[in-house]
Amino acid sequence: MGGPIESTRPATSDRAELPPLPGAVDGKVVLRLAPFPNGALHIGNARMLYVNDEYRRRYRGKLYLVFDDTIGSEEKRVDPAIFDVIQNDLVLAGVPPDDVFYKSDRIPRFYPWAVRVIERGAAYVCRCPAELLRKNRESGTACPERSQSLEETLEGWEKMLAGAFGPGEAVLRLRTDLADPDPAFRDRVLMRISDLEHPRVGRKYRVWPMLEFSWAVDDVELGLTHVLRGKDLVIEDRMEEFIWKLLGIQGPPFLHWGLLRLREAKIAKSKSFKEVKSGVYDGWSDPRTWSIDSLARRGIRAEALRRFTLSFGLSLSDIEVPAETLYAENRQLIDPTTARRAFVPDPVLVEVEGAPELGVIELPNHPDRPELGRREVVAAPPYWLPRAELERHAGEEIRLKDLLNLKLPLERIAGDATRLVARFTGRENKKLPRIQWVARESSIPVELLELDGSRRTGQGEGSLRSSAPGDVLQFERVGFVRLEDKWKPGTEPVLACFGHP
RNA sequence: GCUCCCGUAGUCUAGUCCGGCCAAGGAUUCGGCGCCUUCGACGCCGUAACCCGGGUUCAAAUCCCGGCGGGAGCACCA
Repeated sequence: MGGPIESTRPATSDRAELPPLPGAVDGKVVLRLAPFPNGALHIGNARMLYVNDEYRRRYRGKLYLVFDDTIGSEEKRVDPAIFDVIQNDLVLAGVPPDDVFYKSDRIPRFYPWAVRVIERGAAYVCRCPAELLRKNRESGTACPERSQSLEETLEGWEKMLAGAFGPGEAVLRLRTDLADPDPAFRDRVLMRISDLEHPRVGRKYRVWPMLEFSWAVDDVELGLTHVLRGKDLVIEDRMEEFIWKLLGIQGPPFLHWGLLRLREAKIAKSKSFKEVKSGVYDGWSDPRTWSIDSLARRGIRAEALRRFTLSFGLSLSDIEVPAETLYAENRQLIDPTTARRAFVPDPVLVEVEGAPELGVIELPNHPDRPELGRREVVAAPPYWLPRAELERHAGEEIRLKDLLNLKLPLERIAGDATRLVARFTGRENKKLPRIQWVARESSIPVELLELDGSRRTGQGEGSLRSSAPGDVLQFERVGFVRLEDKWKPGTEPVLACFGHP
């Protein structure tokens, strides 16, 4: 007896597991999400969300949302409306944070740290124009300020805080090594001066930390045990570690993953931002943004996004995945419980000569799941049929799915034709092209929002009248759709958003 | 140009740290068949990969060297 020894190979039929977190202690893990608040979360942020959340679950730890809302730049401004949008996105994504922090609330905390770094003799106040600073960095040239004494630096720092310098006139720089092989790492800026108005704290502060420095501080102050982030931020690791070493601090370890892009969604957040603001897009939930919100609108479940994202593990390769992979994940989740309905896009009215009276028939809600029940459908000509199919099968015999066969006239359908007469050929279930149909008698207009933002109009079966906003359905031979939240039952047309094939 | 990272089938991934059970597993896609009523699901079958060249070794996807290819960073942005 006993099971055969199949193979010692790891059972990879199950979903790939993320590797264990180094040094993680159950119940003690503290992680963070740090999106820049300039746009809704989108598919590119999903990896950050679910990898962090997965570890939080596994180790029963904490996950903080930390808004990286330092002052930014002219080009990269914080959008105050986005704070709520992001929090809402996290709820939609099924990744609620345990606590929320704003960097802009923490600015004074960075000042003493700056002093600590200065007192180690590892920083100086540089008054070079940005241009020159960059040039010197590239060539590895030291500017005169680099050799200033500790006292001079402290004095300069105090002057920065006191407002003696205008924006761009002075920065606090870390003294790394001008000969560092990585030019990007030479004497990076820690703190700078900005007069821009911050949406949350206004002009309360003039001296702002750079991202890396703020994290060197907050990853310690917030008690993070592990920092998980995209590998585009690896230089931040070095910076943080450099500062910790300088101050004799043991900081959390870093883990990374590569860039994840959806082939269909190469859009930049900034572009979406523009289109959302200008009203070209229908808000952040416009399918063209590929935001988390827009995916929810399309009936793509958070669980599908989670599985999709985690399937890539912590791989460091930069990848580009077709959306079809995400759709497959979602289909697996929703197909077994999703009711089928008829929807005829770009419909043409077709009379059927010699058709028997059928009245009202019953059809199953799902072809393989009788437990999902049945619905009543009126089966009486004339029928709405999809124009594209009528054109493709002109002169041929076709079958109205689940109903009857008919022969289409040979004539070509004029572009604006609205009526056609076909001939009944029988009810026998023959192997014929099958198309969806809706009897005019009980049809209801439907407007389907497509992924490119366009709207397709058509006729849906009468049973849609008893559907509710938020329902996910399959329009047979069209795809999975979700009825729009803004649709009010009892009104026409029914509003639906296309999900995926 | 400099720095770092990556390179397994069409796509993604497991395996690479600790060489042999990997003539390479899974998912998805694609093709065929079935389920006689979907361009969906399900079932079966099939196609298909270790970037290249050297080296070490009885043995290399796995270790070493050298190429090539791809990505990211080189902001007083995040």
